[in-house]
Amino acid sequence: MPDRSQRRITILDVAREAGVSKSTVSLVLRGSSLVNAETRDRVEAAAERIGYVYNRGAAALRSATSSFVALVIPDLVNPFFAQLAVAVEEALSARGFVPLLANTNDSPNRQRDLMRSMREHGAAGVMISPAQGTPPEDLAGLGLPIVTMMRRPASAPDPALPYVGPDNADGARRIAAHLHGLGHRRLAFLGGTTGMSTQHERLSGLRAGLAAAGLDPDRAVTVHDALPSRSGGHAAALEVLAAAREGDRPTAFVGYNDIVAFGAGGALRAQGLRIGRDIALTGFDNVAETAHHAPPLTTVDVRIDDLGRAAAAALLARIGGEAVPPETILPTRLVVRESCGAPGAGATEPVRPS
DNA sequence: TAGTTGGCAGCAATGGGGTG
DNA sequence: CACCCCATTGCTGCCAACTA
Repeated sequence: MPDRSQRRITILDVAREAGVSKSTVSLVLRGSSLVNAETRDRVEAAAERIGYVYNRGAAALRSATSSFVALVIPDLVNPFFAQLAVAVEEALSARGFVPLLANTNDSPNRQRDLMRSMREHGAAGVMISPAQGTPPEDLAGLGLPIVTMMRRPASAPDPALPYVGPDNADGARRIAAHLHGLGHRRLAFLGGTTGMSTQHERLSGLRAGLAAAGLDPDRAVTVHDALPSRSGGHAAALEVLAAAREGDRPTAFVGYNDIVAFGAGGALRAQGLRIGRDIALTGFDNVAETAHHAPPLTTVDVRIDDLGRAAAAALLARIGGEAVPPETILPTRLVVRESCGAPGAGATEPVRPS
């Protein structure tokens, strides 16, 4: 037996309260110009008085549309994706859409379950940064408008699978040029070769930048596997330090992203190295935390807000049936802070033994 | 003719009644 | 008893028709 006291207040209640038909209430709620101003005021006052809340579920049922957009993120603990989610949410809400946020923990299986759940909830479209190892058919066969962000789907550019991301290669080239300009000739790239497009593009850009500076990339940069996390960066940096021969240690550590650099920074400090003096450290993304790192981190600004806005705009265009370019690549810029000095800048001062 | 209204459609779950 | 079919429920949006 349903509890009548808990019954939802509907437009029929508003209509009764205002002394009009439910059709008129519906017109008022949707901002129709057909309604007399005095009637509109009466309906709005009645709705306010009895505590009416618009039922989007019923509206979606009637109109066969949805205002929910699935926002599927691989790692919400990474502040980059948290900032991206905020930017996307702002862009969506400005157009009357609400994100349904899902975290995949970088698992394609979990991602598959979440995508099914999003469809069950009637999402109008999907914005996704795919989990590592996502089979292309998981995205292509979804049957919903979709936009990929940051990580390319593992296929050639496809108008049905638009991609929005930063110019990773160009950003990494800027890092290479900056470090080379400071005198660094031995770099360690902490980001490995997991097959993620972002890592591949950033490493390629780094190598291209070193080559453009006249160095042999195969000698100037070593590549080390690192999970895209603080602990991944920490472990990778420790391994590099442990494996380096006397006098052979890289003078600059290049994090695949900012949180890898944060993790590496912790490892370097624990070994008694002074970041910015004994050793250089860079990140990528320019999350808010980089400015407050000790010392503040040199990184590449990927314009997270612009990425979120561009991705949201692309998806809403797709939902509206408009064509969008298969790729939207946003420019990056280098942000120089205190985490990089010339190699050996602090050599005259003793290094605390580890 | 501007403003308002009643009837019905839309989807999926649920429950009741009929059949083998 | 299992199964199937159909009516009902929930709430809003659309549209033709009505009224002043």
